[in-house]
Amino acid sequence: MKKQSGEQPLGVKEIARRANVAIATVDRVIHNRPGVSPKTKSKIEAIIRELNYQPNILARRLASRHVLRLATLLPKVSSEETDFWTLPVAGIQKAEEEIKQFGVKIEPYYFDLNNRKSFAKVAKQILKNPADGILLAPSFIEESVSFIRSCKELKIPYVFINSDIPQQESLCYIGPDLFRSGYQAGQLIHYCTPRDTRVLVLNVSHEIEDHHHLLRKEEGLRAYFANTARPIVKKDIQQTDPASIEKVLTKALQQHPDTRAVFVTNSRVAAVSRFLEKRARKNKDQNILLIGYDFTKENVSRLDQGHIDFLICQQPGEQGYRGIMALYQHLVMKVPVEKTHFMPIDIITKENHAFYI
Amino acid sequence: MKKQSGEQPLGVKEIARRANVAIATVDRVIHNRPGVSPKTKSKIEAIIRELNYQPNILARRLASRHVLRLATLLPKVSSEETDFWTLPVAGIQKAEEEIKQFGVKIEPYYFDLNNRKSFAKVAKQILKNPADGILLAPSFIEESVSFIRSCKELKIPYVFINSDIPQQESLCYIGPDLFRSGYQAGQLIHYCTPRDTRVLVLNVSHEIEDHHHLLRKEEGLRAYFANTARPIVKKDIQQTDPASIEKVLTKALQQHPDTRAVFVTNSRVAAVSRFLEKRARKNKDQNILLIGYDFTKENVSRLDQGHIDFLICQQPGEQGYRGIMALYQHLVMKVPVEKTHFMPIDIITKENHAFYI
DNA sequence: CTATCTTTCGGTAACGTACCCGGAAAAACG
DNA sequence: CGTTTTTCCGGGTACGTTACCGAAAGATAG
Repeated sequence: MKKQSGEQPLGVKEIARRANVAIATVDRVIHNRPGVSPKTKSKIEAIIRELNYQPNILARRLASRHVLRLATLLPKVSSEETDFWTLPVAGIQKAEEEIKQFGVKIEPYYFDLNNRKSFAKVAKQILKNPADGILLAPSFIEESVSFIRSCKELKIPYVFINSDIPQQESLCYIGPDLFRSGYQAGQLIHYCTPRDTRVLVLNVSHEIEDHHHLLRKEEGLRAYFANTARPIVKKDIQQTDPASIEKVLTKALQQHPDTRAVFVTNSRVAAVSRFLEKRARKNKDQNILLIGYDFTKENVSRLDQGHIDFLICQQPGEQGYRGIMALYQHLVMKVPVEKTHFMPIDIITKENHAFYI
Repeated sequence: MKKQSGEQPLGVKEIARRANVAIATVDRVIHNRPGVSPKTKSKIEAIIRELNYQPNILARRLASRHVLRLATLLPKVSSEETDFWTLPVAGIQKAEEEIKQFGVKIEPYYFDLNNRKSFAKVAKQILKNPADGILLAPSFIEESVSFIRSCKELKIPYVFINSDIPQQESLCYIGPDLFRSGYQAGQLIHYCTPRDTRVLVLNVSHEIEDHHHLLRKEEGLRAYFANTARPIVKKDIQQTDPASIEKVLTKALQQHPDTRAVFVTNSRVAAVSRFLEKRARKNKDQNILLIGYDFTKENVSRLDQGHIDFLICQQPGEQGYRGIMALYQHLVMKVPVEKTHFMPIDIITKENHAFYI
């Protein structure tokens, strides 16, 4: 079908005609470039507003000699620790695939989650040849704040992914609402275990990582049970090896034999499930509900085998995808983007994980 | 940053140069238009393959004088019955928003879910001025098959959304795996109610609608409990008014006082929740788990008030979005699309519904 | 008043593709 | 062999924007 001439996407040409100037002049005011007298500038601006001019993105990208560079600053995917970040990276690649035709290029940078310094080092590297936009996981708060200060000076927009640092004028935040996800865990425990049994909260993580995030989840869980008499106990496990987990857990369960639910506040739930499986073999009567976080390969495998009951996930792939798209929307399409994208709190079970991403 | 000359997106110009022909000739080959001798045609085709030529979509759409028309054939959103289809429609609009700059236009058609004939009528209307692609919900199997027969003759690609008719050479199917969603409901019931209590399956629907779909969900539920001794009973309610529901349910619960879970196989769960709420007020001891389908406004409201325990949802908005995008990918980008897009089986609760969609 | 610099603007060649138009060569016809 | 038809192909313009180059007008200095 031929293009309807009924509707009229008026372009620069029409603006130029109406303003009695050349196309080049219209272009100058559109891009806020110098070389236009205030008089003609305001005249052209008026006409642009009047026509509600929408630039043709296709023609713009086609004619533009620039390619937009977006940098990503994320944790390295370490197979031995957790492969959580593979999915966001995949989402980012999907986004790149979609928009690379429009002159967008992504430059990935990775830091080591076990090494604060590596973050600062890689961040400095990015600033050496600054990109037009940045997507970062602000795992280390102090270092991140220092980095984005530089970004602000250079007027480079940045978006936070997976964890937020509020009040930092980021373009937007894309990730979970940690508190509410803990609250959701509370509901599952409430539905699946007897009212008077104990809940064990487990923080399995090195000191270096953000305890703050884990605490928010715990707070959410406790909030759910705030008006009940449910006994809750919390244990920290600083070493992530099986032996340390076994030691702490054995003691905790001995101390609190009424425990019927374990809530692991991060993706290390697979390791916990190994211990509980072993214990259940010896100790047939006990059936403990196990809930944890994140759609890692190992967790899903343990879920599938029935050793984890629920995983709470927050669409990690989508987070990466949306992060890039938010920068794209802002830089290319120049449309305002929502400040906060809370991801859905997905409940993953043995029965539905096959359909998840 | 300037465009790198390092990488080379070779275009028609380069192909023409290498083949020693004019650009127009290359264009003819690319679009399989007549007027090229077999010799030169194969020569050009060889070069295209060799260079792995990827046309520049931007330039293509910019130069093209055609606008792609996509028709959607969906149930009318009826506020009094169920507003399920508002979300897919919203997803379709979002997709249109994204790709309308690329010369894609969507023409929506709606039929009445309570009237088979209206489907056929609207379908005929579409065929009067056929679009380039069609997205349809094949709610009435016979009528749909007849419609897509015409589409096949006209070589118009079509995609099914929300429910499938297998073996019909559709471009793809986008929607739920009904069986597995019922299976998932089984798991929730298993976790949340005592082992030996009864499960009541409820089909609340007019005769005219697809009972087949509801049956698949029931099969899934029964499959979950296949190797257990769990008592399951099924009731059909043909009239959707509160009185009919009350009548059937009162009788069923009297007959089976051991019922502790009710599984409603579609979005009419809100109506069921009203009855159960009333009953619980009189009859304080009984606490019955209620699980149903779909993220309708009413269901969410009942969920939020605590009268529904779980809703199983399948990202209705995403379904519409993906359906349009699949047609776009196929018609504009000419890339192959996956035959089956099973949507995730999302478990929605009072605690997480606020983050959904 | 002329020379030089600055500000302001217009003309126009790209970007990669689609497609119209007209012309040359080849084939068919008489 | 001349004429018509068909087949095959190249030239060139258009799509809406970007951005370079240089011209005209105005400002400043000598």
